Amino acid sequence: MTLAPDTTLADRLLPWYVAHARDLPWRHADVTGWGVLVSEIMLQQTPVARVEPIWHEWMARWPRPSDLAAAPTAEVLRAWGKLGYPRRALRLQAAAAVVAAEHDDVVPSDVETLLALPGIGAYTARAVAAFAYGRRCPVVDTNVRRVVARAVHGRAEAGDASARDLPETEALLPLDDAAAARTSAALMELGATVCVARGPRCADCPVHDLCAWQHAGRPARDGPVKKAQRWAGTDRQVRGRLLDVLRGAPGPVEAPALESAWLTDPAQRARCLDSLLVDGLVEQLADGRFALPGEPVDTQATHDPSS
DNA sequence: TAAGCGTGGAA
DNA sequence: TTTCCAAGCTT
Repeated sequence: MTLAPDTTLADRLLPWYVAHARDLPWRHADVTGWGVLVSEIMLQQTPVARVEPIWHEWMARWPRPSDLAAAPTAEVLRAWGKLGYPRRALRLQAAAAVVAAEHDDVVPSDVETLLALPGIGAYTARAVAAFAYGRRCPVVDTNVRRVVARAVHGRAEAGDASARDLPETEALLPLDDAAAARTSAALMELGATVCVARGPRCADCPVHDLCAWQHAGRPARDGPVKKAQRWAGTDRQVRGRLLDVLRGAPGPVEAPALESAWLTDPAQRARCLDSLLVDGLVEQLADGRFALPGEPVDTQATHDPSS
């Protein structure tokens, strides 16, 4: 059969999304803006499978922004667990405090107000506006940039993010708000499950015949080689080790407990501990011990430097 | 603007 | 084993 000349990506994506979208808990109709915001922060650079159980715990424990705002930060960081990038948890708690104090405990629905909250950038603000409140606004993440790079530009991979991403993606959205929001979700879902970075499943793609990359014969990427990210021995690894000690401890710990977490390079350990203090992820008590922020201090005489 | 920031699963 | 990658934000 021949293709109608005015068939759009959205025409194909919407029915595909209805039939194939994953049943993710934060997509359920009864989830509040708060639930969507928590999911979006947790999902930054973090796979869905690891987020799901933690998101459920957070929603049960802190169902409103004011609940999280009132929690001891030490408990927030423990509940964050090993999701990674724990500064996200700090900023999420700070954002919750602003929402509770200035927005009547309701997550804002407009992009500008969302952007003013700590830890919320161009992607997350639009994701909340679209997915929680059905706004028509382009939602551009790594998945969407890859889908657009392939389907629209015929390139194997997206380049660096640019100011053109937003208007370019908006041009793909239907005029109707609800349909546009759903199209944004569908673009992301396609990139996450079909039009993936490695081994795209083009045979299952609903826009296969509209895809510029297909028409071009699926050319390989061209451009400069991207430098691999190292891990072993980095400050990130050391910070992770230090924080893991504090998360696992019931309360404040002595300095040697942290020193044993990284014996390779004492100077590096000291530098990383200092950076954690600066970031507000760790506190030092008056008696010299270290703790997660807001950790209740034991009043028992379990620690007496004079003895 | 580019670098820094966690973690772990899959290729 | 190593490398790549996953719904980014901040400075």
